[in-house]
Amino acid sequence: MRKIAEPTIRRLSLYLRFLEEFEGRGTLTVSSEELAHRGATTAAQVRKDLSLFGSFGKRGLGYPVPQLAARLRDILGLERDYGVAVIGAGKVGRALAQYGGFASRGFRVRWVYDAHPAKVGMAWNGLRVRDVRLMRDDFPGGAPDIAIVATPADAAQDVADQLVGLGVKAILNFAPVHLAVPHDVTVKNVNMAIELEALSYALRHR
Amino acid sequence: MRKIAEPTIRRLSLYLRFLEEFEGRGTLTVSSEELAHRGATTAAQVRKDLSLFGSFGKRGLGYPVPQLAARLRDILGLERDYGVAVIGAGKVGRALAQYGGFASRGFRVRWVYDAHPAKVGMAWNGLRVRDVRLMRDDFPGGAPDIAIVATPADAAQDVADQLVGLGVKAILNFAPVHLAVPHDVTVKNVNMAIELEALSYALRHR
DNA sequence: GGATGTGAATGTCTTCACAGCT
DNA sequence: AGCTGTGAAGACATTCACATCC
Repeated sequence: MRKIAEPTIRRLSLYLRFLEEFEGRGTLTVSSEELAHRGATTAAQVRKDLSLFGSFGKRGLGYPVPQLAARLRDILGLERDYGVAVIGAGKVGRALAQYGGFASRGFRVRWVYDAHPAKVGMAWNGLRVRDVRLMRDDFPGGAPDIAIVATPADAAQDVADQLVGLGVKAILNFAPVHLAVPHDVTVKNVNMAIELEALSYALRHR
Repeated sequence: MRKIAEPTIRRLSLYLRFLEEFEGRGTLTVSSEELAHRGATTAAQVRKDLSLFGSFGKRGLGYPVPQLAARLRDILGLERDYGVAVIGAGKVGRALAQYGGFASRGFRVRWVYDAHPAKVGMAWNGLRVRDVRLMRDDFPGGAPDIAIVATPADAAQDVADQLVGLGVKAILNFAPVHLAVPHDVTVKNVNMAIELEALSYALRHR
């Protein structure tokens, strides 16, 4: 079952969201057709994606909603909680720290750091912003599961290096730079500038 | 020169960022090798991407930094300004509206809307939050160039429909749902839940 | 009957490797 | 000599189409 492609993983995450909707409505089975309709893909794609992890559907019937949802949560590793540290208490960091939507899926923001003295000490939703220089000593018993880098571009690589040093293995990067990290560390980038420029390109070429 | 692939566009945006760094430092030429090193790609990829738009480098030398930067800005459509409307004045909408980074690249947030009475009327950086129900009548002289949907999931499709009705052709969607729009409207999605779940998957499968 | 599961075909993107300019 | 530009090869991802099973 090794080596699942990145696009597949991202679709699984989408499927799970739809399944949870169906779950809430008490629907018991769902076809690949229905799952595809609400996502941005095709029935064949849904079946191929799911078949990579085993046969979960019943021919002639569809997929059992609660079982499939549970299986996807298991595959994606969502049955547990993750401790999340946010580095950078600017606009983005603040929105992330205060946003409640992640918590419901097990991503719990437990730490917020910033380098700026004016920010350090502020409390958001009972979460205190700590000096980033203290970060090194804050995790004697193991690093955060996930770190979110929301610093200015010029500080991001530095912060990433420190996180790697702490033993962080997963980074969500909002800074508009490519982070160089060892092979065993996973980085996902969220880069709004790229998205806007891709829109700009699309507007121009029609 | 038709039909450039999406991944290529996104890399062009990255290249441009690096070129602007080099520009700032007064560097006159840059090799595909150097451009690749700072991005997350290879020299061959850089050359292939750039060659899709013509021959801009000099063999044995590299690419002329200012010219290439100008050409990329032109290709991406960044020589002009875009009027941006943000729909949804929650955490994300607020961060977006207040974030100054976009303005420097020509994306100017000029309107912010929300459906919640408590939010309507607030002013952020001199920008007043307006009632989303008034949106329809706010653009007699043409729609915003780009709309950013930062509403809760259950309102997003509704808002998208209205935006399409206004004539908006480019949408950046932060709501965790797939937006159905006509073919001539471009949507880019930013979905932090997917990114986090992809990280979760990576953490679990090592 | 109806929908899955899957090899085979197709399409898309990346990498290779080298001829060709400067 | 050095580095680009590009056809060809290879890897990867999606779609098709149909046998298979409930």
